[in-house]
Amino acid sequence: MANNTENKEPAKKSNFIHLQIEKDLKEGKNNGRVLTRFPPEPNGYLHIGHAKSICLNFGIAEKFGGKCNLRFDDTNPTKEEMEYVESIEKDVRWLGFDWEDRLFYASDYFQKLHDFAVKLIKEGKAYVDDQSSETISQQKGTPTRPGQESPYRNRTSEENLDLFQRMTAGEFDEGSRVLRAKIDMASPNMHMRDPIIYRILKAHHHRTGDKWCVYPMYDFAHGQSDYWEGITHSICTLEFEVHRPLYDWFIDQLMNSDYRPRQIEFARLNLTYTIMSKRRLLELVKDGHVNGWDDPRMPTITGLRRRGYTPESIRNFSDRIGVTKVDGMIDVSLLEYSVREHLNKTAQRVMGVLNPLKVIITNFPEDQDEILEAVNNPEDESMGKRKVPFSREFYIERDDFMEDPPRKFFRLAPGREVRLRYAYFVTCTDVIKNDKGEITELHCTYDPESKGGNSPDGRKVKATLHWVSAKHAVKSEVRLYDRLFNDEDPAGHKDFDFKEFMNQDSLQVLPECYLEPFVKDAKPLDHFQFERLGYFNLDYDSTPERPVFNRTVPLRDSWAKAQNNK
RNA sequence: UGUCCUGUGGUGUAAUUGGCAACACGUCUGAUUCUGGAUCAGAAGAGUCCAGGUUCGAGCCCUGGCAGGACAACCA
Repeated sequence: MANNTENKEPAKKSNFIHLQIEKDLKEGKNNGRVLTRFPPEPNGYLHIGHAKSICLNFGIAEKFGGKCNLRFDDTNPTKEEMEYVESIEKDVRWLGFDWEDRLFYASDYFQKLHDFAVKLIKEGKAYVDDQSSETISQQKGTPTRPGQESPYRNRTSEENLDLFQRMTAGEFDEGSRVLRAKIDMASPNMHMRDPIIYRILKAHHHRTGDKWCVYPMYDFAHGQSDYWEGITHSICTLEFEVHRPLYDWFIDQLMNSDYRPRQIEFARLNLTYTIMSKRRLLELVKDGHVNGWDDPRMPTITGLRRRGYTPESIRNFSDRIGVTKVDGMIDVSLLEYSVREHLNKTAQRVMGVLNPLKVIITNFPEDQDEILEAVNNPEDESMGKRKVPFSREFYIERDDFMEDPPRKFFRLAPGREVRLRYAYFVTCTDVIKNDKGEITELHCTYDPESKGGNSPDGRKVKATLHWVSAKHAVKSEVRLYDRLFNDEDPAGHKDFDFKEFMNQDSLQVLPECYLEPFVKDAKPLDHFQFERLGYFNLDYDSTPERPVFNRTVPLRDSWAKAQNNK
């Protein structure tokens, strides 16, 4: 019986943000409405850290009967591109979330933002500063020392208005002037020291084209976008915590009812042996250290998808790691556990030999083929069975044979009998070597009585080996991936560039692997378990003549672990 | 010598208005098995950063320390 409840996702774990929202709801805030948003900047591909945020924001909407918007934070045309917009939409959908008709862009609000800036100017709360960025930066002071006021701080609103209109009209060069909010140059919070809210950028914007010469800064665009969309809970990462007073300051200037969006910060995801900054990921892509954003070694959503991760496994992972304000580091093995868990229940089993060693059964009829029956997934009977061809010559894994086996090695060895999965018991009789003493072939005998994998006399064998009939084998390329970095925290070393910790052996290509014929019908991204080895999926690079498989993650292997611990 | 945030087993998270620190991953046993997988059963592992205080009772409250992180882009 198939157990349909097994694939159901467990109830979402609660977290401190849920608690705060419950409290807000109880207090009757925002008329009981809950609206969140996922606000990526389209300047790179989404990664597993974004997945955490996506699951959090859409998860909150789901839990509290609200909605979640997708909003592109596209206020910097020099870094943003349509390619990224498209990839982000695709990735969010693939993860299983739907923003319905609520797709927004900060650029939707450029006019309103500009109007708002004009309002601040008229109220004497914003001014045009003609100084260079260096000067402004110097006047800003340091975290421990207050800043100084700009000489342009007290211009009349008429003059400010005129200057800002001319900035908008493109009269001035980039960098020559900015619009600043007039708050407090002595504030202990750096972000309140007259933050820049508009800068001149004569760049082509992916949506508004050449319409604008001035663009709002993040702080000036984000909260206001939240406000205009009616966002109730604006969830962002810890580094924006110090921005919150500024977020609130702008909202204060805007508010005209009881409604107010609230910013709540949580700790971004850090994974061991992984980098999670778009800047660094871009560097890996641009400098060719990986083969693009969707390289299966990348922690990007597109990379994980290509690697063979499933949306369910990523969602489960997100739920398992929880949400807090503690800046921690999650072990990648937890991510791997999550895919294994899902794929174990869902992946089609198949046999494949990665490092082939030929075996000939000397007492098996020369031209005889047999068709054996194999279970598609022992965890899910409803997936049925399949036929697997068997013949006199086949391949086994080189690792499954040892000429001089140590005590705890259960697999094939001279004179030893093992089971070929779903096939026969075989006993190794001869080891054939070449001039160099390398093993090239094994001779075995088989017990015809053990067809299917069990001997009528009830005798036991200690190992079951996977195999692929030589004449029926589908020759494939298999790509094995290892972690991209050797260091737990590659970006955490002040004196070393993260690239110095790159694992030179993170990609291993095996050009000659043999798989059972069943895989011939596979489509890109189809998941398989190669029995006893791991989970694999078909790569986009496959051709009908030459399938290419990626190893998503190996199976847990207590034998290999015992060897490593020696 | 500022502001803000954080500090619970190896890792990540829990702990109703204070009530003998729970769960997951990992680790280690054992059972079972035609995947050395999966599954099942069990064990070890923290006394909650430190020091005081309030209380019958504190991981939760108070005081003072200590440690770590964020903030000085015309990035987000």
